[in-house]
Amino acid sequence: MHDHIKALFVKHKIKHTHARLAIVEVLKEAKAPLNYEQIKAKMNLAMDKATFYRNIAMFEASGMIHKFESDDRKWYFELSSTTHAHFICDACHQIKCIEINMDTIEGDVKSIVLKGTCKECKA
Amino acid sequence: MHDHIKALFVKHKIKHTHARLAIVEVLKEAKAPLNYEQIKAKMNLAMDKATFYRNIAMFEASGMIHKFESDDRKWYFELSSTTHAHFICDACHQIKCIEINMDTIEGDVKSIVLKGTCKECKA
DNA sequence: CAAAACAATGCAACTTAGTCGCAAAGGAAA
DNA sequence: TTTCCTTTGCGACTAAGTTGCATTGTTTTG
Repeated sequence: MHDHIKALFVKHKIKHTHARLAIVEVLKEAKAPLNYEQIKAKMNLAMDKATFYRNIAMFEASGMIHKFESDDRKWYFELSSTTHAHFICDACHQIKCIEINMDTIEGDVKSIVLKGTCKECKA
Repeated sequence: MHDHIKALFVKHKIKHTHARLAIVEVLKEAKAPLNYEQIKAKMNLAMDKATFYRNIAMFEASGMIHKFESDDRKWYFELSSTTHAHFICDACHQIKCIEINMDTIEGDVKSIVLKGTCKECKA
């Protein structure tokens, strides 16, 4: 069950603690980027927010996760392995995963965030 | 000189005050999205930050400008008329304007932000 | 095993971009 | 001028995220 997660820790040279496992378990199951509140609600273990953010910072420094800010002044996190473009709808506030053609983009892209009104809300 | 700016105010049904003119003048000349600090430094008129943000909120509600958050927990603003995709480099922290093929994207896109390492920093 | 050395955690205090309430100032209408 | 509405400045406030520090947990070493 945790094999994939343990492999992630090994790959990024991060020691696995209960707190770190709990965070990554949630991120692994997530269908879209999540913020602190959302992750906290889904974790099977309570931890201080300082612990959470310190571990998140470590994950990010190692390249294991990516983060971005939505328009609500909150950080959203996701595993790097599932990185793709996101569409944040200013009407329904949902974060949706989308496909984008990035063939023409120069540089090393780590995250893409589009904002606007989604198909459903626009209709 | 201010004809274009005045037209913008008329178009979006916003009364023009000294404060509003000063903000939009800076945005009109900007080559990339700017945050409060940057706009404040370029304005020819001092104003309270509450005034600034209230006017910005009004501009945004009218569709005159767009805003997004970078990774520095600050809002960046630009005129809607000059909206295009931006690349925020995690190494040099510059915001660069880029072209993107959005033909396949459904919905009404208002802003696109890519993050990663730019061509120059990657090299 | 014991003890030193280091890493992870919890708690509370702190930081700071942005927001809000309210009173004063400005400006249009009558 | 008086009334009414809008805009502004000031200061207090908010809240996500950060930091310092003491405590606990976990390796390393003698």
